[in-house]
Amino acid sequence: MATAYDPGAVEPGWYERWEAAGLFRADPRSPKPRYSIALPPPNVTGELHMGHAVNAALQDVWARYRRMTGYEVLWLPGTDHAAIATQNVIERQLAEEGTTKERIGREAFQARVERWYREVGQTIISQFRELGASLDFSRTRFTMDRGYVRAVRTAFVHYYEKGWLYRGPRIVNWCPRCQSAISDLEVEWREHTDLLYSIRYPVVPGSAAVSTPGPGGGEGPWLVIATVRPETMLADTGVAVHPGDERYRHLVGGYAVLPLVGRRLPIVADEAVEPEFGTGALKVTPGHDPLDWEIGRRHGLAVVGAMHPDGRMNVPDLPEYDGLPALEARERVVRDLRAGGYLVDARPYVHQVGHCDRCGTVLEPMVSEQWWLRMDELARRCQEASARGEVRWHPPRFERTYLDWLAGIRDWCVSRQLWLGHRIPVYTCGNGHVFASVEEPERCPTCGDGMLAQDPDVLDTWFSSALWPFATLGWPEDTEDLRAFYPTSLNVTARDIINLWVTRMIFSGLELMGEVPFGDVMINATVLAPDGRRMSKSLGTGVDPREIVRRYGADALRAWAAQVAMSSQDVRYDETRIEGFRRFANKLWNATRRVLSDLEDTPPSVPETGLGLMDRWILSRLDHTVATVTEHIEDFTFTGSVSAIYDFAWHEFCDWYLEAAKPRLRAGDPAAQGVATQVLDVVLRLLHPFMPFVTEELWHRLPGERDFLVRVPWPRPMGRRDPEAEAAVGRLIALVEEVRRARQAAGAPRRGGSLWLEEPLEPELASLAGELAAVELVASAPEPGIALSQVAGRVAFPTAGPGEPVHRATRRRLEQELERVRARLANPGFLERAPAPVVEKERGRLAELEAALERIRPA
RNA sequence: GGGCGGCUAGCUCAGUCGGGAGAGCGCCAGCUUGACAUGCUGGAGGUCGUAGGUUCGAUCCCUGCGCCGCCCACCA
Repeated sequence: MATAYDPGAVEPGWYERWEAAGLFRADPRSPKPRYSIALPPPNVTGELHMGHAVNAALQDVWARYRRMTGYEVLWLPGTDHAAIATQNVIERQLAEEGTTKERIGREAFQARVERWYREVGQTIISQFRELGASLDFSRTRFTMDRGYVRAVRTAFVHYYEKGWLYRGPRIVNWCPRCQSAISDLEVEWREHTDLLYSIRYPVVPGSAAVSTPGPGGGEGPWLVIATVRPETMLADTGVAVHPGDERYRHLVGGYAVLPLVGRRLPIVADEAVEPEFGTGALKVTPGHDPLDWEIGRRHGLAVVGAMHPDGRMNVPDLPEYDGLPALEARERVVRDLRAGGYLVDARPYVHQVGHCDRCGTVLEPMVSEQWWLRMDELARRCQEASARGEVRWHPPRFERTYLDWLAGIRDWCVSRQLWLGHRIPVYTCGNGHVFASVEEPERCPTCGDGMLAQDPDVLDTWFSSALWPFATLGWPEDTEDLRAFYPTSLNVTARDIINLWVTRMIFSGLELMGEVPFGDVMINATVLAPDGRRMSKSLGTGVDPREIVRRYGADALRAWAAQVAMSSQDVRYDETRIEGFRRFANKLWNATRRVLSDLEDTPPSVPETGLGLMDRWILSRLDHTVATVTEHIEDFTFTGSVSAIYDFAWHEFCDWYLEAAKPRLRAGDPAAQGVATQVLDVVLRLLHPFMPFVTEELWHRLPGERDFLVRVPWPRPMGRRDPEAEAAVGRLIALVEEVRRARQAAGAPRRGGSLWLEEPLEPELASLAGELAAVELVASAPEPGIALSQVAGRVAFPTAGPGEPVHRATRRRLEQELERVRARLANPGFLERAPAPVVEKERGRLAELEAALERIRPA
């Protein structure tokens, strides 16, 4: 074995062997209990980033752990076509080449997309292999493959026939650049500082029941409204005030006149108006504002659309503004208002402006014909499933993210006006019959007409993603996989797509499969750049997981991910911690090397008799570690699992057991060899879900026949807990550490010196203490020597100063502690109310501290 | 505007019955120790954001406040 572990030389070979052995291929006919995970399909927009790596590492812990605990595991991979995101990527590429999708046409565009899907899809899969993800690539799915298309169409038709999918003109979030509607969840709100304009709208005299001059604080018969988007006033069809607002009550039912346009605007009263905001009067633009749309609907106001899909003004009757981009139109409107004396005020105003989360363009609320999915019943099903406890969230607080969103949910706009995606399976025949069809229809089912036109829109990507846990298993066909592996067991997701994706999978599963799609949801923390900013390619803060794998190994990356990814806060990318796990892999490598160097070919076992205290101690600690690691996996708190193995393997096994057992190992002592091998055996199994490569490598180097680790049973405690051995070795460690401390403080050389113990330790521990502390045990107190505090005894070094300076720090520490303990025991409340064991413990500490201080009391 | 999370050593983070504050990295000092210098030994370093409250006892429970971050939200 080489003296250093080289992950780059070891990892790739193992993945090939695993795949060749079919370890990750799930068998639906297996008699074992099932455990399944549908990998969140990465968007085919680029390569995997750290978020994917962390996400995959967590799933792989479960996948491997469940295999080792006797389950038939399916971890199913795939990719998502990500219609709007991918289209934007290709559009950017075309722009760099100086062309556009319109110029090259649909066919050439489609060809480019196909090529892109192939290339990126391959890269993504190879990246998962590098990470060691135990995915069943024989079942790899894509949200646009043939079977998946059928699933999407089936789901659509199902909702359509229930009457839950409807089409209609509604106000939507419109992206003028993508030229598509997007859903509420795809709106990214950003803070803007704009000007808030106050504008006079003259009131038509005598139009209201009672007319008095001067509403809005001015002297004329007018209202003053406030807006940050003056250009939209060209589409105003009303003015609204709050019904309880005394200032305006007399005007309700009357009319105002729209400046620059001249249209008569009904003045209506509506609860939605905030009387406190501005002057309390609101211009109503149902065609370009969601709130106004609602108000307009309630009062039967006209809807005027004043914008083209590309964001330019569409006001043919007002040629001075027609065709202008919105911002230019705004300037001109403001100029004209000012010139006409309508502009009262313009002041800076900070507010939230919606942007397209895919391309960043400012959204324009606009009225258009879209497909909507009714959410009331679907939301109710989710809430009921939650109430029944069918989905368990980890950490639990995220359940509220989902329930809160459902509580206020509105219908889902599922249509998009893109070139990419699943076409909506709705057709209109020459006679105007409209129908939905799972199969590509030949003719109209009503009249037999063959002139069919399919709806030009495509579906929101999330509509297809929502079917992922069952569409990937073959739904709508009744497949063996579907029966064996649905519902899946676990979904691991970053929290930013809880509602976009997780929620929608839950209601889709409930509605289409009759069961929740997974029992557990694990939300992993977001990885931030070292400076706390988001990791993103465009900011230059991204980190390529392949680079990390190259430098530290996939194991190191994964162990770090498992240790931090369930953190309650976002975690900053910290390379020093990843490097720490690379060193840990190297430590294991060398510990194994050490143990193996003295072994014969036959595997040693732990003998029934002849175990020393150190053997009993490490086996006891091992049992404890097995229990801890297992509990923390089951609790979704991987931090605890990783730390427990790390601490045990490095600090208990390597630092103390191996150091102490070296002479026995060299001498071929069967107990030491059996115990050391047994510890390695168990540690490698415990660590395998977290660090699969190095553990597999070392496992196969242990003597005896070794199957692949995922086929080896997960360790169970062996009933070796041994409080007596733990206490004895605890005393040994304290003693050795104190002698070392004294040596260093006394400025003595590294080795040599005499140790005398007044109350002897167990003989084997006493001689060990001598070896580990590099001193000779002597039968009488060395003079002058340094008194020890942990045990009654003295130590002397060949060239050492007096003991007194050595004790100063120790004494100070002990005295501080003693003072605290004394104060506590002097408190009557403590003695009366604290539980007896706690009081006893304090009394014990008092005695210990006093004894320790007495031992090092200056003469 | 509502909600959630965070504030613990120089840095990144653990700390899940309230009872002696931890790790990794960094720092200081010393080690060619028969597995490992990707190592070994020893050490320094924290009034656990802040002000109150509950309690015999609070990093932990409650309340207020201050920053930082995220999510939701139809005040134009």
